[in-house]
Amino acid sequence: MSDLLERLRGRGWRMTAQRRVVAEVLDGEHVHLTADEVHSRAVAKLPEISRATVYNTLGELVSLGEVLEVATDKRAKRYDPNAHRPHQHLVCARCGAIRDVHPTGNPLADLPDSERFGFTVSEVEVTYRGTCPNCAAA
Amino acid sequence: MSDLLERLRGRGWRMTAQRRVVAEVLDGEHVHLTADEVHSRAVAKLPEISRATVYNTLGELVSLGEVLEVATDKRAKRYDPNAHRPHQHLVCARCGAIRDVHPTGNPLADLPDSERFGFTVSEVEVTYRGTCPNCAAA
DNA sequence: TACCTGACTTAGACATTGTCTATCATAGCC
DNA sequence: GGCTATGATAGACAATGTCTAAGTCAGGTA
Ligand SMILES: [Mn+2]
Ligand SMILES: [Mn+2]
Ligand SMILES: [Zn+2]
Ligand SMILES: [Zn+2]
Repeated sequence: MSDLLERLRGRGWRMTAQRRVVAEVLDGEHVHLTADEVHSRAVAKLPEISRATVYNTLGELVSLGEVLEVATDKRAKRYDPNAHRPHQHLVCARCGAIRDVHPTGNPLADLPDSERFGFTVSEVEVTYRGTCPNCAAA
Repeated sequence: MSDLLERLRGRGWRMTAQRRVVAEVLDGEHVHLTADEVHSRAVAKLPEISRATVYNTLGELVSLGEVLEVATDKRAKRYDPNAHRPHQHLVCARCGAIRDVHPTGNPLADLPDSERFGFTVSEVEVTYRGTCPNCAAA
């Protein structure tokens, strides 16, 4: 994620303690936090960071294509730092755990012309739902 | 949708003017309204119906499996009366128009075991995004 | 038909998530 | 070190959703 900060600095981003902290919080694999979760974790590292700044920073990262918004649950948006490798999501219906997954095949090919209603289709999002090993054991 | 009301009466549902109106509003194909949209249209038919009742009724219909919740946009949930024929959604990124679509093949088969992380996967949601003919023309 | 009762509806308070504005602080340039 | 535009902040506001206490009525009963 430090390369992210470099890229952004190259694009004229001012480097602030707040932005660094948000980037740190988003670092890792299978990370899909809500804005409030990002804020809580950011506060642990930089107590005075405000909600507005977290929202602003997340919005900028999304605009810049460095973070994805995903809507796997039907409540808050989640923010996904894995923006450079296309992937889909596998969600535990019980506990909400989310994993990045890479299905084979091209789901676009599964939508015949007769089902396109004249749309130009450019993108597909797939969400797999099920039960994670932890929840299955309990 | 009148068969719906019959089914529900059979399950012990009390038939009220409010529930009838919500069911009427949800009647049709490619219907994917937000709770507020359902409320507005319901008010046109029954001015005194409350927001709480619309939310309650939609929630009950979802619990009973008669209506689906879909999260095609990242804001309000949408309510889909097409609960008995499995289908996916095609969304116009510009105007938000939503069509029911029926892809060929089984998307579950595209998720290899190595990408399942020990989950028991039971369900797949697919959202196709693109531009509708109207928006493409404009 | 008239009544009774528990299920239903209502208004509005409250909660959660997200946006906006006015003001204050500071990163990065000179 | 000082300037200035960009960024951060608190808190008001907006949109969506949940809950509660009180009143209403659908449908069974006599
Ligand atoms: Mn992801
Ligand atoms: Mn649908
Ligand atoms: Zn789980
Ligand atoms: Zn359109």
